[in-house]
Amino acid sequence: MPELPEVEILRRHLEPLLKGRTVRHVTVRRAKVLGKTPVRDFKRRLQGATFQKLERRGKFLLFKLKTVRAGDRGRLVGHLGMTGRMYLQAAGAKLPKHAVVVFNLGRRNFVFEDTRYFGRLTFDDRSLARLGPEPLGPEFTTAYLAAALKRSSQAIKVKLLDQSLVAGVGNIYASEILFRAGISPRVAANRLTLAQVQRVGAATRAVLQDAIAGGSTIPLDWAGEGTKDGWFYFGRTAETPDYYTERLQVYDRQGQPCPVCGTSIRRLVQAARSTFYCPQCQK
DNA sequence: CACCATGTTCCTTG
DNA sequence: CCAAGGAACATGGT
Repeated sequence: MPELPEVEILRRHLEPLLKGRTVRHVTVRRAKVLGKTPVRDFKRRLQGATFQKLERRGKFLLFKLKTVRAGDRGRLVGHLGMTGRMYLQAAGAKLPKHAVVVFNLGRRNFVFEDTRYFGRLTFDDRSLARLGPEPLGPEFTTAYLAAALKRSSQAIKVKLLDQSLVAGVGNIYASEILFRAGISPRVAANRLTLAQVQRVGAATRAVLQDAIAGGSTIPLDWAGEGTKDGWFYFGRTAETPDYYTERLQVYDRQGQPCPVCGTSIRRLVQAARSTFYCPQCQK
């Protein structure tokens, strides 16, 4: 599921559902996702805690909790990894095969499901310290980006995936951003002109903002049957309008015509990840 | 069986 | 110390 737009959409969806709800009981089915937090500590801090705000930093969700013990400022950090999902379902409903952590909130359960177990739900917040600026925040300026890119000879596509450069861009939107900017994914970061850096910054904001706007129109109900992991990016269901499936211009469209010039979209591998681009539009 | 997949962290090499 | 590249993590789809 998850790059910045998907996490932001999930945050907006979950916050009103969780706010004011108190955790009655915690079930941990895969201790791995707690990271360094021991299961016993995790449960002790969460039992009786009440959800307050839900924030986002890059691809991380930050659950602000009012905990039972005074002075224990609860900040639970969530990350969806590659296949994580979070949703509420009736307390009596059957849990999915890969339910990893379940919070009972009374009549409903808040479920963290993660097929590949790459996700995290933990009180260990050290990952956050390594993040660069929010791409939709005031610190993500052309001046910042130019200075940061100057220090790297890595290909710009690979650099966009570096969470310490900018927090929240993943493999799908990195290709989309460079297509929008009209820049080849192979160009070394430190060889971009200032005008190109400016375009990368503007395209980053535009692509992410558009994705959030598009996804926010869709009702989320992952507890229901018939929804798939690819829902956000590619999915077509009875409820999703056609335009939504057209949102991605180049990702996973190898061999298809470029939506701008008709040239065949190409795939290449960089840092062991697929990149998609139009060889005509992106020089 | 082979290859691919929305992510992060750790280890090695230079 | 840093940058860069690759493997590991784990499961499922095609």
